[in-house]
This record gives sequence, structure tokens and C-alpha cells, in this order.
Amino acid sequence: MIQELKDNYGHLFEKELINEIAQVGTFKEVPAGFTMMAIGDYIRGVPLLISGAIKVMREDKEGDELLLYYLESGETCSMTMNCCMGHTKSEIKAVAEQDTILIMIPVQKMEEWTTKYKSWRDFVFQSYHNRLNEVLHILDSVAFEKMDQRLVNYLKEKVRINNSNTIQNTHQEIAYDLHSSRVVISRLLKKLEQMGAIELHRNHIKIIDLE
Amino acid sequence: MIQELKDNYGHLFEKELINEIAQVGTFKEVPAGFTMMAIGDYIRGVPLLISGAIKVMREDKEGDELLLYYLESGETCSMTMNCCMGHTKSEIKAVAEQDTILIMIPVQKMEEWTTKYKSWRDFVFQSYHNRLNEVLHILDSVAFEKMDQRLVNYLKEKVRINNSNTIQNTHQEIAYDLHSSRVVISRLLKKLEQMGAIELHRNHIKIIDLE
DNA sequence: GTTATGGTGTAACAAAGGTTACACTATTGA
DNA sequence: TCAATAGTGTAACCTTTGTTACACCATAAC
Repeated sequence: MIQELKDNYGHLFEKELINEIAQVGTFKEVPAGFTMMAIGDYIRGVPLLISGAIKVMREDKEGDELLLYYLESGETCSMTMNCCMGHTKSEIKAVAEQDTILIMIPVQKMEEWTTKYKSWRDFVFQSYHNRLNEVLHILDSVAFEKMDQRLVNYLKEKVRINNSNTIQNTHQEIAYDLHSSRVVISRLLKKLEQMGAIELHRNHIKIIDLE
Repeated sequence: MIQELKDNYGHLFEKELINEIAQVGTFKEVPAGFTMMAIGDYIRGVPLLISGAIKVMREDKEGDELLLYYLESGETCSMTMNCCMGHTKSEIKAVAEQDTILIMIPVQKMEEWTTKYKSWRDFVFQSYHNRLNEVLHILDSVAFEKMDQRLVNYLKEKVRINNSNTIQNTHQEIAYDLHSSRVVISRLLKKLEQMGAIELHRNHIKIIDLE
């Protein structure tokens, strides 16, 4: 585990902290599509991502969803910290976007290291900082942009996260992520295809040029 | 200054920290309506609210606005911390909702105390926690609710913050806060009046019963 | 007073997005 | 092979929200 920690967190944490993490952390492998956390779950630990990506979503009472952002390697879930600190239930849903490897840290250790290691403290603050900014950008997107622009942003982000020009999703899945309806998404995608920006296929979309 | 700090932060901070704050903090009085921070401003210090309330807003490139939340006494602006840490410019706008009194802390002290005082650390984490949750709730509101419900929530929050059943705003001002248009807001307010929930007057609205 | 300004009410219309319905087709699986 | 299922395309329609235009009235400024 030491090696993976060094590779992904070596530039952030001092050696002693890496060693401590290796002692108390537990390795976890999660297959793509697996729901790692649902609304209302209690939190057992804080995850440190080693590889893969996790999709973080908001959900309302009717079960309507909205994609918030993706967690990538070298990142953690400040929402989880959020819950640990507040001793409240999860307010978000997390699903593995790809096959993902991560290390789970028990909650108590998190608090202990906050006192002990400046690098851990900075990491936690930085995580909060990043999440707050990401949620603000989603808010901008939902509040100020129209669906066609939101869709383009969504496709770009998917390309970036999965590092592939082919998006393996149905129109329905995209509609859920953007909290829209399948018909609307199909309509807008067709428009993008007619503009030559993408190519539509059953179960996948090829991105040509989204600028 | 010591007394104000004790009254508002005595239950959060230990005596030594209160004393340190009193030494380096500067008192500030801000009249209602004053713009305390604009998008792109550099941050000079972190505010601790003593009395009053501050309205925190998001703004896009076209200058369209959206109300995020209010800061009240005993709270600080984690967005400001956000900027200090990232050494980036402000991404939000802050306007005094009421006549407000606050104490400004220089940025360097903030970092110093994070190492030195657990209570300060907890306060900073708690602030992040609260802001993240508030932004999430705004996001819920914008993403999942229709304008009529958002308007009702807005009115309720105004009543709570200003501790008064009379809201001293024009329809245009409300429209800005909700990122809508004056005509739409007038329309929905009229509907609420017809339902007996509010009374409309020039320049103010009397809240009767919003559930 | 009179005029200018700003706040509100309302109608008519436009645009975006959501809904329903249905056809067509590729894939799965019995 | 053939039925069932899931993904997509498209039309028609509805609702919500935004826009434009204008009337009316209170208040402030002159």
C-alpha cells in the first residue's frame, strides 16, 4: 500500500503520515457502476482515491438526481468529512464511474491527524476548497446556463474524466445526470450531431469537436 | 472588543484565542446596503460577525446575480477563507443586509491559529461545513424547485433573517436575488396575495402566513 | 401645484424545456 | 427463429418562465 500512497500522495504528505495511513487504512476495489454511498447512509470512513473515478450526485426526495462532480485519484471526499464532522447522515450519493481503487481511513484517525500533521490539515482544507468551488460551478451552470450549454459542458467533462472520445452512455443516463428528460437530451444531441460536433450511436457517443 | 467577542464567540473559542483576536482584530461598522466585497476583489482579511447580517451572492459574467445565503452573528465567511487559502480572487459578492458590526482578522493570523488552537480549527471546519451545506441547498432549490416554491422559501428566509414580518424590498430586488424577472415575481406574488399568504404594498410586503 | 421617476399590474407573446405517444431498430434471450 | 426489451428519433402539445409593452399611481423633485 505504501507504494500507491507515495505515488498518489507523496507530494502532499510527509513520510510519517504516509506510514500511519498505510497502517490503519484498508484497501478497497470498487467495480464501475457500484453505488458506494446512498443518501442517508452513515459514514464509516474517509476515502483516499488511488485510481479510477467516482461520480458524486445530489438527489431530492422524489429521487431526481443531479451530477455534482467527479473525484479523481489523489482526491478525497470532503462531503464525507462534512458528514463525519457534523455526525450527520450522507447528503449525497456516490457511484464508481470507473473501476476504482481507494484506501479507507477510519474517522477517528482523520481527527487525530488534523492536530498532528500540517500536511493533512492542508489537504483537508484544500479538499473543502475544491469541493466548494465545484459545487459553485455546478450552481452557476444550473442557474445561468441553458440546457444545450450544460450538455456540452457535461460531454467535455466526461471526455476528460474517462480520457476517451467515446462516451458510453445512453441518452436516458445523461438525462438523469443533468436532471432533464430523455427526449430533451436526444433533441439537443441530434442538434449537436447536425452541427458536426458529435456522432450518435446506440449506447455510445463519439465526440468529434465540441468547441 | 473583548466583551463582544465573549458574547458571540465565547462558547466557541478559549480565552487565550479571544485575547489574541482582540489584539489583532479591527472593528468595522458597515451600513445596510454597503457592498463589502465584489467579484475579483483581493481579500485582506477574514471577518467575524458581531451583529447584523451579510448577504452573499454569486454573479456570472453578464452581471446576473443569485443569492447564496446570509451570514449572521457568530459566523464567518468561508468563501473568504477559501480565497485566502487558494490565494485567488473573490468569486462572490457580499452586501450588508442590515447595519452590521464585525471584526476583521488578518490572513496570516488565521493560518497561525489553525496550528495553535483546536477551537479555531473546529470553527473553520464548521464554517466550511455550513457553507457547503447551504450552497447545496441553494442548488437543490434551483435545480429541483419551481419559481413559486423558491419565492416562498426566499420570503421565509427574509422573515427569519430580519426578524420581521415586513419585507422591505421591491419586486425588482427580489427578482435579482432569485435570478428571475420583475414581471414573473410580480405575477407569483400576486398569486400568493390572492391565496391570503401575503399583503402587497409599495416598497414592502407583509407576510401573513406562508405555512 | 406640475413633472419626473420608480414601483406595480396586466396582457400578449415567445422560448425553453418537459410530457405523451408512437414508430423503428438493434440486441437479448428463450 | 421469434418475441421481448431497450435505445433512439420525432411530432404534437403543454407548462413554466421570460420578454415587451403599456397603463396607472405614489412619491419626490422642481
